[in-house]
Amino acid sequence: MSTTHLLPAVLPSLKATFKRPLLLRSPFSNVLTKQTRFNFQPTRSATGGAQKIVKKSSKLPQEKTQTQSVNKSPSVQIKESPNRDICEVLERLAIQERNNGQPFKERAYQKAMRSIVAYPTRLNSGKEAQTLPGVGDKIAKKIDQFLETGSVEQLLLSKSNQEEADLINLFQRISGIGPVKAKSFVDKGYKSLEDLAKEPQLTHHQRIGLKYIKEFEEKIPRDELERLLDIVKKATHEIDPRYIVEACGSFRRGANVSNDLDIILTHPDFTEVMESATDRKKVKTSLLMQVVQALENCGFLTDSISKGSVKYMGVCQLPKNKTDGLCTHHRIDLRLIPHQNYYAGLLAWTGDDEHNRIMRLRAKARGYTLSEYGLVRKIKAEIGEDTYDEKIHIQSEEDVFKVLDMPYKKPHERNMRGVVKKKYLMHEE
DNA sequence: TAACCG
DNA sequence: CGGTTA
Ligand SMILES: [Mn+2]
Ligand SMILES: [Mn+2]
Repeated sequence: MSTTHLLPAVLPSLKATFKRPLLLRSPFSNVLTKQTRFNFQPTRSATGGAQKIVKKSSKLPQEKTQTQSVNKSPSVQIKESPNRDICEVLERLAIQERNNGQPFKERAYQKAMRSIVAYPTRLNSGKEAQTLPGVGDKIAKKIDQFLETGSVEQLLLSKSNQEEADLINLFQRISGIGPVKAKSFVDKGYKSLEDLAKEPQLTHHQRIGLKYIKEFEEKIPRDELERLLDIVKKATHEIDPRYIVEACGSFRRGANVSNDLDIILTHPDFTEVMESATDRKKVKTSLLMQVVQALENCGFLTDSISKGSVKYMGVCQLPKNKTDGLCTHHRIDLRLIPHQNYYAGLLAWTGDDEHNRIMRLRAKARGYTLSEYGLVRKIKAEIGEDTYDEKIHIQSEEDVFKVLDMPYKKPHERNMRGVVKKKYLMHEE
């Protein structure tokens, strides 16, 4: 029967899923504003390809590979067999089990298939097939089901396995949804973004992520970042010119386009050695929040994802433009760093993440801990079991490289992601 | 804990 | 890797 459409290629099917939610008339037209309509670029693979799926694939090895792994089966002389259709069904079942990580079941189907291929006459039942080596109870049942209904339930379901994987990937493109929540939402039965928007348990972060799923995937040209940065700097210095405001992230690494805007702030009043803890807390809290408030008031910040005393995550937008109207919403992160840790903060927030990991691993191997709060040496006390923290004074980014005995790298040389090997750490003691 | 930041 | 936020 219709054993024909053996495994639709994975790529087109992904495309289809991503496109589907486009302009689906939903009861959400009031919730979903015009720019918010869920339509998608058909899964970009562009340079850096740093979108949700890819982005998080630093952990996951990326779900694909099903396309290639799928057809290495020992298709013998199926063509000649009077039971060709049955064999094809068994082959597909074998492939499905392999894709499910069930190598023993895969083998069982392959073995059964081989003996059926060798069988000279048409099989009329599963029972008849069971006389052959490698065909047991379970497989006989599948054959019966196929002969009676023209299909096997398990195979029909496997199609929806693929669709489930696509949905999980789609949901993971929403900021605030990771692998765990994506799976749980799919398990709950959500089938589209419009659907998911109804989930009452969505966090505020996830709602923002859903609202801007398309805009957040848009690359930001460097000159737009420059204008956004200018607004932040002006607003901040209007509050207090003693703020230091610097853009970090990929912008500081010289990228022509970025995914978001990362800014670190510091202020001479925010240091670790301040009179009272309560005083420090007050200053710490207000120093960042004052800036956030000003930027909210002028309409620059349109949504907030999280507001802490030292880290703000939100959404920003250039003011309405005469020529092309409303501008795209972008993610923005503000980070307040204690004044004396400014260079460690700059280093950490310039990244990239891989470069940070490398430096931190190196620091650790040499008995230090490196973070945005500085370089700290763990020293064991000569007598007890105690350890002291010796804070290394850092006057520049270069100081950190020096202490760790690494060659200095300018920001634009710190792009380690996607670099194949890099003999940087090489061997460690 | 999950997700996020570099 | 080492950190913040909810
Ligand atoms: Mn960034
Ligand atoms: Mn960021």
